[in-house]
Amino acid sequence: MAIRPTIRDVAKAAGVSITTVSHSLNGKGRVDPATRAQVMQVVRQLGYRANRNARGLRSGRSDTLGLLLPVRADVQADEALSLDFYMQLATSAAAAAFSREQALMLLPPTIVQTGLRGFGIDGGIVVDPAPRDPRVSLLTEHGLPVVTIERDLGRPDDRWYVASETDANTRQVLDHLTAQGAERIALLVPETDWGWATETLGAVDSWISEHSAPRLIVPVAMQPGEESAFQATRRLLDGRQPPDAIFVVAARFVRGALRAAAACSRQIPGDLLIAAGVDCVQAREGDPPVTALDLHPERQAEAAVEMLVGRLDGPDGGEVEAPVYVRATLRLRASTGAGTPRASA
Amino acid sequence: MAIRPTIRDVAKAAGVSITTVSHSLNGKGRVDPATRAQVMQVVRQLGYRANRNARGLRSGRSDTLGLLLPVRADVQADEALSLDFYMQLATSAAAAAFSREQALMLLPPTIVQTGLRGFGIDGGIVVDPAPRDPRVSLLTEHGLPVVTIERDLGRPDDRWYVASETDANTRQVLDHLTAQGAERIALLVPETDWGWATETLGAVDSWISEHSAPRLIVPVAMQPGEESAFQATRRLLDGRQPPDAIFVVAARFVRGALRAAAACSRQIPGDLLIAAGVDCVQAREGDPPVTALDLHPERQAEAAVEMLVGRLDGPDGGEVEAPVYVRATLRLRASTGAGTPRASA
DNA sequence: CTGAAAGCGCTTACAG
DNA sequence: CTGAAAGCGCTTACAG
Repeated sequence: MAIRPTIRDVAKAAGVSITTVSHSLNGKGRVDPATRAQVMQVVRQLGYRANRNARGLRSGRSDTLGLLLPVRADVQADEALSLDFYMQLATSAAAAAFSREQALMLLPPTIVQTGLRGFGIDGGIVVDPAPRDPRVSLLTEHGLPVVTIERDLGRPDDRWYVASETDANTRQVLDHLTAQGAERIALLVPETDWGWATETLGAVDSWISEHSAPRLIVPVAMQPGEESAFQATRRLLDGRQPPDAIFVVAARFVRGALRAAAACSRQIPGDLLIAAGVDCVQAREGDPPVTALDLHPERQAEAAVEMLVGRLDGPDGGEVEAPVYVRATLRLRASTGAGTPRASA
Repeated sequence: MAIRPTIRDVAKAAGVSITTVSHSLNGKGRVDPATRAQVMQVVRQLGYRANRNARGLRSGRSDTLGLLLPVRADVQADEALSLDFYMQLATSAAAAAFSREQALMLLPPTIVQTGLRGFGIDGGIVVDPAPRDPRVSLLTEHGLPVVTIERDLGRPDDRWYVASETDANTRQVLDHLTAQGAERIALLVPETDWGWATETLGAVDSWISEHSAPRLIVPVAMQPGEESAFQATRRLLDGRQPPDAIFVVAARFVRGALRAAAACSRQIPGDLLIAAGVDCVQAREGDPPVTALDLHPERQAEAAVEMLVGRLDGPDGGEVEAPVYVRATLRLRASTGAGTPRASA
């Protein structure tokens, strides 16, 4: 492990001043193209990388982005969406950031209490905000730009977000269920105020009135475990006019719904169709596998990083596209009679 | 958002030099306790936090830890362990780091190709290393200390790791299955060279010879999906002397094993017991829920952060305990006839 | 087009 | 016990 070359080493080797090296590297000022080429050659040769601390100290930028997931320290109690969804989001965000020479810092949820401390980040990505999410406030109060993944409905004027096309996505699910023969679709929606859940509810309501369909909407507590969804589904199926399809919005409702269907002797998809609002382990590996919306966390992460970096670079983010909507893909599976044939079937 | 106070502001307000402020803050040099108290008072008042870039530039430390998960960019293809396990690990690591005034940087797996660039980290945590894992090499070549979670079996002399007590954990599973009546326990082990998988295999082998038990060990390909585990289990159950219990090591084998059991008309736990080597969504929400080893990712993360920070602080980590072993907890569930009664049962 | 110099906010010998 | 000063490696006016 050789000691890392500094800008001074590059300057010396290239026979220029450190100013010229800096300018060549950053495209500031005017540099003779030939000189620049020569400098870059040396840079490559020496494997030079600017010291991030030095750069940050001088320029005030750290080239580091913060990621704030809605995952609590006590993870078990809080799997609103499935953790695998967030893991995919985080991994993709890290990759996207790195391809733009940015680092990605994972900020623990406790940061809202402890404060941002001296953590040098240039901006943050807040995932699944509640209305007027305190994580957003925290960053904003420090003058840091924020991009949210899904909207913060408490900040209706904010345009810096990446969101699912919830309306279109939801309609796609409902239309699919209808095409598969469903006439009474029930919705199991989590009792949270997250934008995404609220928007889904709104989309379902619109669809219902447009289609003069029965309104079977059941708010389900986001308790740990699957019991609440199980009970809710069971109540539906034992009711007088039971649904013939269920759209479960949260990952953790999938299993409860499947279990309740079995308990009530419903064949899936014969007697009952089931679809999920987020693709997740529970849906992919359900019994039967459950049709679900792949929200494309990898694209959401990529778009959020791009938006944030664009905002950071441009003066007030003039040319950055915002908001950005990501269309989901409906993964068709056996639970709606539309999956690929099963090897074991 | 007021402009951030600098050490100079603190010094002025406290009526001392910046040297004294720095010393008070870092416990270096000797400072009159009264002076120090006075300084700290001002620090609190002003909400002063040292600028990380400045500190890092001067001291060469960034107070930032890198986390390298074994998750590829194309996540779907690579769920060796379940992603929710890694998400929990990452979240806990972030929290543990922050409580020690460290930041946690999520390093994308591609970093092995792109190189560490100028990313200022003081050390790294590598999760589930393969023998002579290139992620470990990358960091080591840069002179950075590494702590692995689970061992790198290609570096037998390395003591800087946090590992599961795989031998004890495995025996606990096998003993439990035996206590529940199993006489022919099969092992579905992933075809990887990860230390953890290798150690599990070794533990099972020891147990088998100690108990003169039949050796039913099936290496299963780590392909995406559950098909390989399904086929392997089916072959076992259709065989001449089928097992009466199956220990599936990887999260992704859980569902395949359950499905195969159903396909072969085995009641669980009546005809067949199933236990998993890692607690995960698939086990918790299996049908029936599957007894599994909770490896305590939160403790592993905490221990790894502590070890790494200790190594960074102490001269060559003199007083840091290493290695550290984390004992798993066997979560008893219905799949081994030992779970809590099910509400739906 | 190029470079000498100031300075970002700290830490750390060093002198008192 | 305390402080003046050097300097970490950059970027950025500024002068030429």
